[in-house]
Amino acid sequence: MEKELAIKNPIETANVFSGLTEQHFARLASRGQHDNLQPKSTLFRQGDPAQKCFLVRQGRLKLTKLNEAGKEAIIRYIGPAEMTAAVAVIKGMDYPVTAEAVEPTEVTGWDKPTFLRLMHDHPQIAINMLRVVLERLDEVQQRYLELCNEAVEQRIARTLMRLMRHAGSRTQDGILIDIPLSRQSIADYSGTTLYTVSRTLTAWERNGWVQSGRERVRITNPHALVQFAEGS
Amino acid sequence: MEKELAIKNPIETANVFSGLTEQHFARLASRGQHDNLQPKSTLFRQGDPAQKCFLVRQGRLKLTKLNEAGKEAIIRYIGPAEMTAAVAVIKGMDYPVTAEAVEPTEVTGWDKPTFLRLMHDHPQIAINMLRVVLERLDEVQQRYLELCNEAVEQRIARTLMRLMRHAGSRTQDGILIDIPLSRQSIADYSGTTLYTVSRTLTAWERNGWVQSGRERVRITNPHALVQFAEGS
DNA sequence: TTCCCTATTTGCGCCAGCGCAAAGACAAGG
DNA sequence: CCTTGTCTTTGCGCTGGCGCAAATAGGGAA
Repeated sequence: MEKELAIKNPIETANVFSGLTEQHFARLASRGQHDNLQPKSTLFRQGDPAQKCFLVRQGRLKLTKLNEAGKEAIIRYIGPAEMTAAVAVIKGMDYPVTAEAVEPTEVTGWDKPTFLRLMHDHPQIAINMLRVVLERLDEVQQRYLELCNEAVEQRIARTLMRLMRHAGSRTQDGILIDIPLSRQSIADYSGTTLYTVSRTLTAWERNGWVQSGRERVRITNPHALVQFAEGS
Repeated sequence: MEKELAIKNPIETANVFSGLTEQHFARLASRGQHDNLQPKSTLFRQGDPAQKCFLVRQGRLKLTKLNEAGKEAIIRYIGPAEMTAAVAVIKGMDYPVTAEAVEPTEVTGWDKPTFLRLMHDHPQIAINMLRVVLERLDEVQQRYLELCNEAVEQRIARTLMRLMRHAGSRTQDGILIDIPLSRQSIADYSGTTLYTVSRTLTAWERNGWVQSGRERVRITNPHALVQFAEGS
C-alpha cells in the first residue's frame, strides 16, 4: 500500500504546539496520558463533564453533535497534530460534542489543571490555540453560510471537497477519501439525508465525477466537482 | 411564579480585556483610534484587507457574510465591550465579514502591529480572546446544528431568543428587541426567507406570543416561545 | 462456500417552505 | 396634506428533497 501525501493538512503546519522546541513538546507530552483507540470506539461523549482535552497523534476522530431530537450532525473530522476539547476543559464545561475514532487512533490527553499549567508556562500555546480556533470558526461560519444559501447538491459537493483536502490520498484513478465514510456520514456532514446523498452520488457516478462503493468514495474528476460546487 | 429572565450579554462580562486594570486598559485604548459611526454606515467590508481590529464601545454592529451568489447571511450582532476582526488582523488576511452599524456606534480600532504588540505585552489578552472565540465557535456550531436538524419555525424562534438575550430590553409589555430589525434580517439570521418570517410572526402574533411592527419585534410571551423552540 | 449484518439503491408519495407578484402599511420630507 | 421609498403582508403555484419501504449488494466470519 502506497502512502503519498500530495494533499496535506494545513492545520498540521499550524498546530497548537508550533513554535515550541522538541524538548519542550516532549516534556508536555510526558505530562499527559497516552491512549490507543479502536475504530468505532468513543473517546468521550457529548454532555459528559470535560475531564481532559486531547491531541491526536495518529489516526482520525469524528466529532458529532446531537440535538434534543437525537439527530446527529458531523462537526468535523480531526487528524494528526490536531486538538479537541480544549474548549470545554478551559471553560470547565461538559464536552460539547462526541468524539469517535474512525480508524485506529492514538491520542494524548491532559486534564484541566495540567493543561492550564501548560498554557500558563507557555503563553505561545494560547496564541497558537487562538489561531487554530479562529481557523475553525472561519470554517464553521463558511459551512453555515453554505447551508443557508446553497442547494443540497452543492453542499454535498463541498463536503466531498472538504474531506478530499482533509483526508484525501492520490491514487492512480483519482483521489480517494481515505476514511470509512458511509452515505449517512456524508449526509450528517452536509445537512441532508442518506437518500439524497445516495441519489446524488449515483448521478455523479454516471457523469464520471466519482466512484463510490461501500463506505468509500473516490473522486475521479475533482475539477468538475469544484466547478459544480462553486458556480452552478 | 415568574422566573427572571437574565437579559445580559455573557460576553460583556467575559470580554477580551477582563483581568486588566483600569490603567492598563486606558493605556491600551489610548494606543487605538476612536471613531463614531452613523446607523447604516459600514465600518469595513468583507474582502478588504484587514487593517484594523475593533472594539465596540457603544452601539451595535451587524456582521454579515456574502456567498458567491451575493446572498447574505447574518453572522452575529455585537455590542459594547465586544471585539471584531481580531481574527483577520492576527492572521493578516482580508476581513471575512462586513460590519455595519445598526445604531449610532462608537468604536476603537488598533492596527496590526499595535495589536500584536499589545498581545505580546499582555498575554492575558490572548487567553481572554481564546475564551471569547471559543464561545463564538460554540454558538456558531450550535446554530449550524439547528440549521441542519430543525424546522424553519423553530429556527426563527431560536433567533428571536438569541436576539432577546443579546439586545433585549424589558418593557411594560414584554421584552423589546431594541435594534432596527427587518423581516429580511431575521430571515438572514435564521436561514430562511422574509416571506416565511412574515407569515410566522403573523401566526405568533395571533397566539399572543409576540407583537411586531416595522423593524420592531417585542416578545410578549417568552415562555411560550422558549417552549416552542425547545420541544416540539 | 454460505450466512448474516449492515450499507446502499430506488420507486413513490407528499408537503414544508420558497418566491413571484401585487397590494397594503408606515415613516420621513417636502 | 401628498409623495416617495421602503418594509410588510398574503394569495397562489410549484418543486426540492424528505423519508418510508422493499429490494439489492458487500464484506466478514465460520
